[in-house]
Amino acid sequence: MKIATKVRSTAIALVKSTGKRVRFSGSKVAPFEQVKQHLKGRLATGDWTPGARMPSEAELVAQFAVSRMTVNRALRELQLEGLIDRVQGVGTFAAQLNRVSSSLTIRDIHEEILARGHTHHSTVHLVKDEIASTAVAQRLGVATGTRVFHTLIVHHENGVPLQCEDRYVNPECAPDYLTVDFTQMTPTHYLLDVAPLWEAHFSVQAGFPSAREAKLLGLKQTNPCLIVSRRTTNRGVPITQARLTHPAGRYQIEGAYAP
Amino acid sequence: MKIATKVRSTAIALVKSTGKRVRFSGSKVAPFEQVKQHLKGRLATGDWTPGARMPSEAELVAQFAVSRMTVNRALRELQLEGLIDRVQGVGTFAAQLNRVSSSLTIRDIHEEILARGHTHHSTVHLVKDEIASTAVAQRLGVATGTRVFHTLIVHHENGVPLQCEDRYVNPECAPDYLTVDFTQMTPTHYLLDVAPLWEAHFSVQAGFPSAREAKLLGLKQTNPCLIVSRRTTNRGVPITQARLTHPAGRYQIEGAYAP
DNA sequence: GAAATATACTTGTCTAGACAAGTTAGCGCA
DNA sequence: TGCGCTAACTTGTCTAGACAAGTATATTTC
Repeated sequence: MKIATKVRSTAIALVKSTGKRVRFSGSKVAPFEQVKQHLKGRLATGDWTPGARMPSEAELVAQFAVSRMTVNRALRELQLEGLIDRVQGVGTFAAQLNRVSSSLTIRDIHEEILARGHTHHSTVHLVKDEIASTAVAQRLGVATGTRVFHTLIVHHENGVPLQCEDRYVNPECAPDYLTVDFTQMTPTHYLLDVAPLWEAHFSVQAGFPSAREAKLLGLKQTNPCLIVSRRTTNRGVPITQARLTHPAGRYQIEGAYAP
Repeated sequence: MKIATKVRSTAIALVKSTGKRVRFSGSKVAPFEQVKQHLKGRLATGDWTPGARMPSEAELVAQFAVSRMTVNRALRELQLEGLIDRVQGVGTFAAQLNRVSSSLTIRDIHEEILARGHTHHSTVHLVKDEIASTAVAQRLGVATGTRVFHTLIVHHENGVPLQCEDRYVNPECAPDYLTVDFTQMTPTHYLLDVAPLWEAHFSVQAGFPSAREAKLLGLKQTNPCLIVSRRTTNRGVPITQARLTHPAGRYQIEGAYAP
């Protein structure tokens, strides 16, 4: 598409067949986005208190001189973002916003360290298969006595131990897991390559490290740690279970919420 | 709308003017949802490895015999969910899924305890206004020496102390904050009522409680805690800053990820 | 051969109208 | 009074077609 064509289409932009609205090249934002931003702004200033009735689609169509589909998309997306509640047959209402819902992204530790502009390296302390204990089998969702893979890896940021990764893997999902060189590729990265992740559960808690974890992280056992447990599955089939132990003070999880 | 009308509309549902597709009452799911589920299923089974090219909108239109807008909505929502990548002029591709992005909801402690079917009560240990120290002023984003509100409240689940809430509030956002009966309403709940929340930042870390916190929670100071710091603002104006201290073992943050 | 052009394909968005289906208020009738 | 019906309004969804704009490839031109 040439420049000449571009100029024509945006400068003239008068369509004969339909009486279509002119769209200047200066106004870059799409109409549905304009409606969204307008409503967001009024919500932020408190124009509608939580639960208050907001304009109907028909009213917004008249106000913005756009089609109903455009208004509908704006409202649908605001609903997805949790800013408004919509009830068929009743109307649109400002959401209660009574839960501070924050989106937390737990990234691969390798990525996270690199994103901070620091260097990452791992030391591998255990790579073997073993018979799952009752506790492990239960957390992995397999029968007791099943053969599972087990790795124990410490991740360092700029040479300082940051995370002790104690991981069990279902061999059926990653048969070649034990042959991977984990000094070159994190288990998370490898597993995402070979097994499509589908569901993940995690919990974050404070606690003491085990004797082994304390030794690997260079801590006393009385030093508190931030412990993340994560279990991932694919359509109900467990893939892996990991316990990630981080020394308090060296690591914290951060997040933000902005609608 | 009556039952008779309902039967007519779903059973006959043949529109003369347009050759519109018949929609039986049995197939309840909307077409765009069917397309979504079909693609989700194939993504979950690994039909498309990360980065692989997926069918174009035109191909899906032909395959499902729906309009392009319907296919477009399905694909757009999958993109919002992070399952696919779309590039204008190029095509649609299976997403890398290389970050385990989990959504974490930090709820009002009162709601959270009630949701577990337990009882909640608070003890108020401090409600006053004071001159902000440098540290507090910085975290609240106001000038040092500004007058701020300060509350210290312990929340109990079934009589057991669960959270120590040390909170500073910008008086301009909630002038009547100090008059609230916090045994009846949590600060979070009150603040969400009087000041529209717009942005929130938080961090989660492990650490030791302060001497006062330890005393209020019935702990020794050597007992680790899960500490959540949260700062909320509205269009850059700080509303409140809170430090929420939870005894390790009594409290953990949980979350799940399911596309 | 290299640069400019044309074409074909892709996604992004909007429109006007239609039908579906849920809610609510008012009206008429027994 | 109380019940049932209707009308009006709401959101939910789909369609067919159009234009816009980004990308890649083939083709032409110099």
